[in-house]
Amino acid sequence: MTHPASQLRVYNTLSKTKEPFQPIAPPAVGIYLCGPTVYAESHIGHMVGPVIFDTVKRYLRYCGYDVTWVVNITDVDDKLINKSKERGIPVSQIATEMTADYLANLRELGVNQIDYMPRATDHMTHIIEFIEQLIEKDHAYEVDGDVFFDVVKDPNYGQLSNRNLDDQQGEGGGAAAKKRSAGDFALWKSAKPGEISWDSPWGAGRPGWHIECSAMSHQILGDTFDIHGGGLDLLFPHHENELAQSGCCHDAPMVKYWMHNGLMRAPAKGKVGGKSDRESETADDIADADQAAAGKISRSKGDGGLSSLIRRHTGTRIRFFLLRTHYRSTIVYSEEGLEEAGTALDGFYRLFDRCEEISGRSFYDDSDLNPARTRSEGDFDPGDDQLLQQAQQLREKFLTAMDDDFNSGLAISTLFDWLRLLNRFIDENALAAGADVDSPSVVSLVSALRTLKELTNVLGLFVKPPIAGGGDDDSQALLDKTIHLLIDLRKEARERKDYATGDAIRDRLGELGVSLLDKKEGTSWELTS
RNA sequence: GGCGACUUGGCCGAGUGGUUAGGCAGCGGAUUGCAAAUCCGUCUACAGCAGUUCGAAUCUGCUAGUCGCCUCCA
Repeated sequence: MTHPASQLRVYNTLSKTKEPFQPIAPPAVGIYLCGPTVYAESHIGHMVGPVIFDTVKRYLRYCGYDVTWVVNITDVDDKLINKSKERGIPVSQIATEMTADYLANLRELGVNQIDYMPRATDHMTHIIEFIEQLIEKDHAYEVDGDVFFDVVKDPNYGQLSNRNLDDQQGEGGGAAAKKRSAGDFALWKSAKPGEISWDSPWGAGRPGWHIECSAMSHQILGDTFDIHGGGLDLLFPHHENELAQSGCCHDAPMVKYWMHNGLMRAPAKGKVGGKSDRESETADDIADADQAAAGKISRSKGDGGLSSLIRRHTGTRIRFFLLRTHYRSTIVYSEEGLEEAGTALDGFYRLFDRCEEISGRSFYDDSDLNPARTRSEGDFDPGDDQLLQQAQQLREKFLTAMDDDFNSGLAISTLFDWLRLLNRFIDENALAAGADVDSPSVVSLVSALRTLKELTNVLGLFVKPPIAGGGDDDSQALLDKTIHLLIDLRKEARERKDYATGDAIRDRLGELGVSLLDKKEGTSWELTS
């Protein structure tokens, strides 16, 4: 049997091509993703990378790899220090608050595959050692308590972002006067009076931006690891500098595959949450409203951005919205896009409800369906069962899509084929609530669902049931019983051919945002989104 | 100035040489007491120009437009 994972191809920013994925030491795979600087609440743009790499890890695990995924938390830097002065509270307190916000958002979006979340302030010893080694190897130099990386000493500098230092416009930043050349960047920054600092061989100070990622990824994942991810905006200077530091320090390539995700942008303006807040003549109210919803403007207005977005749209919807676009593409944020994602998801939720009524098994409960956890485990012989033959074909389509550089958008399009296939199967076989669960058609249906569940688990979708409309479990149950009472009354009215009363019940529920779905297996209800 | 990405139908969005992407919206039909849901069918495309080729949305060149990075933004 061929090793299925060998078909996976990954676009490597370093080579600018899709390469066959061959880990350094299979089955182990190490992934490092640049995480947030926790100085403010997250916006939706911060979730793009985590959702993508959560899916990447899920797929690699599914392909049989033993994946370690690291996402760092930058809890000390200039922005945090400025924020601390502004608010008059310690850096550590801001970091703690904003880390909690970040983690809560990740949870809502189903990002739960992270193995390590190292914080820069917990790794000062390793960071300082790293810098010392670079100085010893003559790749770095100290000036008045600051330490800089000497880019000229690294002939490969610029290889990742394809840059020639001579062509750059930058002035070298605030410490330009101390640097040997403008492209040199800080490894260690001396502390100004009153600033948070750590002792070092060069005096009190704090790490530069890039060094923590090099130090922490090295500590957890080693000299060379498999995948380093991040947004395209980090390609230069951040990743270029990490690559240079680590490579020079360990005399080995830092990373085998560099993966960069596209950025999210607001309509008619720059990227969501970006620093370049240039004005656009065409900027209209809609774009402003969208940006507010995306978290950019709301941040300055003090109105919770991402968490209110999640409350409005649910985490699943946002995750689905993000995964429908290829990870290397720009995603244009829009309310309509999110709404549409919700409409699309509703179709799946209805299907899963139908299936549960027929089979008695919940699609959201892994133990009910017991889907395969790995790719090879999921291979099956459909025999002459037509439904399962089609299921197998759809599974192949899905895997082929994911094998091609994690084409989650194409993979999701096959989910709609499942939607149609299973609805049609239920219609054609007239399956209804209370069906004989041992009958051949129900057995086939459950088998097919098991495979579908296996695939949706890879995407991290439909892990939890949809939220019907706030409230705790008790009030949910009461609501459901109350509406079913009305459904029963309507049913009695319709049986007497009193359609006026029946329709009145339906219409008035509709006004409240509750729509009734009459199906062969009975009437159910849902909230109109 | 340097480096890079992008431009697909009303909207979103796959697709690197020939075969239906898909979704949302629309339209027609089946079903329904009427609806909703579901199923079946269906219309709007590849920024422009030139070239390569038997054949290009897909390769090449030019033009136009959009966007990102160029020292600390995921």
